[in-house]
Amino acid sequence: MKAKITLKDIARELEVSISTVSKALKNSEEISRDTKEKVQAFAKLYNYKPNNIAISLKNKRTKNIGVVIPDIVHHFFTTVIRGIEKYANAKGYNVIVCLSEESFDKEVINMEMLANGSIDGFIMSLSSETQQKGDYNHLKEVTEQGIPVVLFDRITNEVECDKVIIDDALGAYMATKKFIEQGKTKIALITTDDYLSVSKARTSGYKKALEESGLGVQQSRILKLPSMEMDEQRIGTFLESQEIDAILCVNEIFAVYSMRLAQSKGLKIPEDISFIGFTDGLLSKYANPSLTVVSQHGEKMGEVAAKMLIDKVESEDDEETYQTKILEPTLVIRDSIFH
Amino acid sequence: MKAKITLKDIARELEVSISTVSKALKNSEEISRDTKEKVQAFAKLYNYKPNNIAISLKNKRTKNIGVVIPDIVHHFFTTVIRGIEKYANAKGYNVIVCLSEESFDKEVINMEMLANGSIDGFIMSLSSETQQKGDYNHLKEVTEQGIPVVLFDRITNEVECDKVIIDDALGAYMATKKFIEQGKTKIALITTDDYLSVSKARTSGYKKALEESGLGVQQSRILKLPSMEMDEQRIGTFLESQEIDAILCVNEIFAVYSMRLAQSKGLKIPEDISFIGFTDGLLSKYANPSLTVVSQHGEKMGEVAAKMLIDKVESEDDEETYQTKILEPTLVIRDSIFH
DNA sequence: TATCAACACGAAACCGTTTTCGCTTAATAT
DNA sequence: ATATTAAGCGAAAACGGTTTCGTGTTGATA
Repeated sequence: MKAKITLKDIARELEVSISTVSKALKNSEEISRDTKEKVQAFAKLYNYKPNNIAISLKNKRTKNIGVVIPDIVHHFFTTVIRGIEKYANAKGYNVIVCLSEESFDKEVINMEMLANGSIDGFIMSLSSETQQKGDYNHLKEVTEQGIPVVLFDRITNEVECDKVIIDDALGAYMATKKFIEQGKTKIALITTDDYLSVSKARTSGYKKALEESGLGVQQSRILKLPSMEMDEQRIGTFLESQEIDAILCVNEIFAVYSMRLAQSKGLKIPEDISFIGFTDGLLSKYANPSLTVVSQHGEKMGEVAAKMLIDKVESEDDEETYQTKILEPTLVIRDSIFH
Repeated sequence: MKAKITLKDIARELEVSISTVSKALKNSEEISRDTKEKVQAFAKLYNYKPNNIAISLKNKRTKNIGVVIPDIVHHFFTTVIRGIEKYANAKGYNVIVCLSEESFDKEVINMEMLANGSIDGFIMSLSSETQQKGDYNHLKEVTEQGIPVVLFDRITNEVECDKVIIDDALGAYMATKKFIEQGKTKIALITTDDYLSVSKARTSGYKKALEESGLGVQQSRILKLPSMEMDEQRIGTFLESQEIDAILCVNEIFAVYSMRLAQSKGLKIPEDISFIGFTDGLLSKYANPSLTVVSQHGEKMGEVAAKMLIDKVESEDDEETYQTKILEPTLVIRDSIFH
């Protein structure tokens, strides 16, 4: 086992000072050609690499960014991470991933762990518990310490920081309009409880499209499901009790699950009933029929978030100006609607 | 913006030495009750938290573990990460995730970045390019430096380190046996190219089951697909050219995609043709019919890998004994076969 | 021959901790 | 009264780098 070599080792071996070695490796003008060559050759031979920790301590910069998300077994978050990784890596940053598992406490603990020097900034999406509680003190503390934060997707207005979202309302609006264009009039919405910022936005876009088209909103056509667990009973009765010819779902799973239920009741898709979901994941692509979705461009979102964060981290002046980038969603047309 | 407070700040303010503050905060016997109380009160008031980087430098321990995987937009890897995160977090470790994107070079670069002090050990699954090349020098260098490595799922025998895999051969064997039990005799396999260690193992399990049952292996019933991209043409002709009554697929996507193709050709599942895939992801659960799969227990695998790594990191003696843990796969029975 | 740059390098401070060791001071034992 | 001990604290080294500021040597110039 050959341990890592340090500047001190090189200095001792070559009988020069540590400072000389450090400068020689940086190709400083101060050091003679001779010495530089000797040092560099030696360093290369023994595969010297500076210790990241020591440099971090000196520079007060870790080149790590902390990503805190509610769940990783989730296509959207996973694509966002990929986008972040891609941009961050290109800029020489590493990504520390922490999972809040939708828990407020875990979110707080994770942030505290990372905020003590481990990272240069945060990219995060709020846990549902946090959004429900409306307690953002952990975020405020971090920003007050001068640690930049970029919030994405599940955000809040109560924290002053950069933000990236897609226009969820627009996405739902586009989808609903699409149904209407295709002659659907009894359009339902399957969503989650309102405390999730995205669900709220999507519901509003859905309503706006209906009202604009003179169809009007019927509360009975809006089904709120508590969690990610499917409730065959409730969806089943929902499908039967209402005369519905199209359903917008706030996620893939709701959509695919409802499609199967509809099919099992003898309904044909998209003739009898059309479906559009959110999140362009594997499920939509390989569903039968394949599912039309509002794509959230997770990877793009990740890249944008990473860029915003790194720009802030690397900017000299700490002007306190924050921006919110709103990405446009796209409709990915597949077989669950006419085309 | 209130910056983080340091030991030095506390020492200056309280007119004691840095050492005294440090000891007082650790409740050292050396320090008087009085001083300890004063220091601790002050520290709490100003929310003092030790700087992780400084501690890392001192202890030569970062409490970070590096996870290098080929892809994150992939259910299996994602569950493994969750398992790692869970265990690591409970032990006070953070997880740095790096994506090789199936590229050898990226894998190397990522490891080099992290190996210079950023992490205490690696958990990784090899990129396909690495397995194809058979070049494991980057792994060997890291282990020679005394950095512990745990390989999972996509492993190699050429590196001496801890490993965790599921018994892929057994999984395929169990699945194939299941087909046979149910009276299927013309059992096909859809797999990827052989260089992936897991594909090889699965193929061997499939063959073993056939031979054991006296059915014999027919090469024409083994379809090798190059990448993750579906090839409708090839799968289509494969389905038609062979008389097949069951297909084992080495992943979910192959299985779900083939099921749809089979259905579109008028075949009924599972009566005419049965399917079993690998990976118990969303796709299998929500497919129509739902897909029977060999579950790889990704989360468990992650936990086991994290435990192995952290045990090694924290063990005093560096005995060079390595173990390979083999997890048992489980058949998750769903509607794509009889039951 | 005295002066002065330029050159090449080293000493030391610093980043924020931990930890060993030594120094005072006062209390106890002899 | 003197020696011994313990309590309470501080100085300093160490982790591995970077960087500022000297400093000694050299050769050229006045």
